[in-house]
Amino acid sequence: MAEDGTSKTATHIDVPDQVNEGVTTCQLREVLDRVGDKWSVLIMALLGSGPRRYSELRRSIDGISQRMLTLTLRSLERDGLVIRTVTPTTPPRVDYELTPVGLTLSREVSSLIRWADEHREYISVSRRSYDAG
Amino acid sequence: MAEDGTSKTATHIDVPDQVNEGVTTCQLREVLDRVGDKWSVLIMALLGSGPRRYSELRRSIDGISQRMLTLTLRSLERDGLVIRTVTPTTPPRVDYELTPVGLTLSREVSSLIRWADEHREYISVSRRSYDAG
DNA sequence: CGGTATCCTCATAGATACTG
DNA sequence: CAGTATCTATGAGGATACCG
Repeated sequence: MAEDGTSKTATHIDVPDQVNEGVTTCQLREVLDRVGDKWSVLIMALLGSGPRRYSELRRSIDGISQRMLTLTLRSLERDGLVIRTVTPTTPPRVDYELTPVGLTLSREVSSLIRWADEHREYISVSRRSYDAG
Repeated sequence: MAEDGTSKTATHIDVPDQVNEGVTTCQLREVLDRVGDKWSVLIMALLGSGPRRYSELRRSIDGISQRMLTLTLRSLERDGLVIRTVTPTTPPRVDYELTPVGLTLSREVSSLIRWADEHREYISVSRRSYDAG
């Protein structure tokens, strides 16, 4: 992949080795910023287990403001990861669901959340230890 | 896991379903913020393929400032994800390597980077399409 | 119900200069 | 080489109010 000769001591992953290749880093940033914001991961994980109404998402995600929920959903929609469906009843109803590609990202972030869940105690202990010594 | 009865239409993932359970969300935030910052993912991915010197990381990660590199590395060290080894020669030499737990996170973020790499074109097209229509 | 529109704040991170 | 110390600003995100 990396046509660069400096292949260091690559042990186990096939990530682009030179993250500074210009194209790679910049394009990567665009996408990592998508998943790096405060709410996308949680929203994607929730939608991973089925479509949700706007109000359901709002209630499910503790601490999110209406503004950020809308902004994040719009951004995910723009990236082709979720589909927004408006049912023009009164009062209106809006459902959000993952696209096929969105589903694959959802699986990734769910895996990450699982990791976080499994290691939060370890991290917590590490922090206390570090802050002490 | 979630002892709550409202198990909605869970289809395929085993993520904590109620992300607003207080404990879950807060603890999750702590850890997600770790991986959600601008540079951690890239650093973890790089260290995933072996130890690196400070200067190597600096050169490998395009656009990172000395300040942010140090801050991020310290934070990762504090969380028990990387180990910092100082060799007090002149000039000094400092190596960073993953802990066993760090390695597992590295695998997660590498997977995420792979996803980003595979779907950046799709996302790019989606954005243009959204911005047009 | 499902949003916009504003305003405002505070943390993240860049630039620059200095040091053991 | 591998940092630390400031100083600054930019923008992500919260609070609040209003709208179709």
